[in-house]
Amino acid sequence: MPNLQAPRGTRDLLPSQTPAWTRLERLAADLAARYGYRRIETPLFEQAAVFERGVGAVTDIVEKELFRIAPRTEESESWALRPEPTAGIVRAYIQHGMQTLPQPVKLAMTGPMFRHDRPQAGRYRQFWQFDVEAIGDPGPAVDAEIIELGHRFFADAGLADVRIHLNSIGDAACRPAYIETLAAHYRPHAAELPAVERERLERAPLRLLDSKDPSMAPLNATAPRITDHLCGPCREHFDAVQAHLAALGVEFSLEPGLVRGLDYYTRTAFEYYLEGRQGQQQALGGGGRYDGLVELLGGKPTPGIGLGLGLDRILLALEAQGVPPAADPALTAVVVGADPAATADRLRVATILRSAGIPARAELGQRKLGKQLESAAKERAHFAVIVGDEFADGQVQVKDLEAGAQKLVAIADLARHIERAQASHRHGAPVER
RNA sequence: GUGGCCUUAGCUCAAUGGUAGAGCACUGGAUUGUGGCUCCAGCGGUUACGGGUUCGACCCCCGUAGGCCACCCCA
Repeated sequence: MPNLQAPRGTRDLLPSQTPAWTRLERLAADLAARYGYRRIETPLFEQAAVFERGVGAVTDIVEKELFRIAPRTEESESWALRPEPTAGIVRAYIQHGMQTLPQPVKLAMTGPMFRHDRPQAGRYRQFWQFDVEAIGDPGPAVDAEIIELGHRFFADAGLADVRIHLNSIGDAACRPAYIETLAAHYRPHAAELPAVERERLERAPLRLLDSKDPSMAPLNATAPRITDHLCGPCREHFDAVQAHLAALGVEFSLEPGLVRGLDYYTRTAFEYYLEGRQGQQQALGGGGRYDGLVELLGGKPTPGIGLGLGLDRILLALEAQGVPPAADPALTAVVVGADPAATADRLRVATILRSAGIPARAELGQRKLGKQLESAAKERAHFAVIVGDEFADGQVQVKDLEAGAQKLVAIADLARHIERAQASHRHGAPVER
């Protein structure tokens, strides 16, 4: 183990892995564009207050997992690395007066997030998220549309066994009363509860519902359900979201235990859950409505809903399901030479190819021709351009490394020749994807 | 943050407490103008790091770091 290594919970994405990432990022960008979400980028760090107020000061994310940046001077602001995208995007919405744009404002972003969690497979301290936000539309239809967008992403990526969990967690009008009802259900049994659960009863009663402790099952089974305690408007909204999803043909299951960890969520909460796999994190993404967040961060009361998908976990799931990764794009041409010393000639030929838009590498070393061709073949390059004696007459040998055929070509025709040969290749055998 | 399992070459793995090895990969040669195969050779290790026990430690003990599993939480 070297002395210097990537920080705990972070990792390098190596060239052998990046094609799969590029594929997912393109999928995300295409999808966002197709649904009318426009790209936004916000800083990787913000004033800590953005997250303390936006995510919630008493959430695990802020209390335990926030990467704080030590101030350099006494008058410095307190900064923190973003643990999630929504708070920063909403801050940008307010800062740039986006309420004067036609509503809703639909924004999309893909990038790294940071949480000081204990690492595990699929759980990293720096992880990537694809995120979309629709700010300024209170209606249930946009909820359904965004849930369907996430669903579509998994379909496009080729991932199977993803289920949608859906719930409503009410709003300021009905949730406080429900939480009190819920707490009252558990409180008589507080003494017998495991320590962890007793703690939850005090701090976050909603969390009791999704306890994994088997001893909690009987109490949980009889616990009041939030969906039976929604106020009229929330009930109506929730029913409409379900009706819209059904109309879109998107299947989902109602999960009364689904509560999102962030304070700002209201009403619709949803999650994409990987069925039937163990040994990695199964929540691939989720989101929900945050009708109070804009106001909380200093804007006018404005509704909003968002979705975040965890690209790291999705990639792990794709690998586990044996979905073939995107092919590493092969180099088109390698310029080799019979005279190991004639580096300048090889460079010139490579430059001609690159000017014509053909990806090319020149052999810059002094190895003999056989070794040069060997490494070109191992790279799976399509063509070898051999610079030899004919170069003096303005000609080179072009060797098709797949077919083995070789042809003398005038340098003036070189790019055209390779383009034509490659086009006929693509007709013959479809490129793997 | 709590508990458990793990860590030997770039990768996958060997090695009774007694001289650290193989396969793959990489580099060169067989082949001075023709490739992926084959054969040969080379490169590559403070056995994660730091202590301890022992005549002697990859092996036993302690600590640290990192990975993984469960919890917690969540993407």
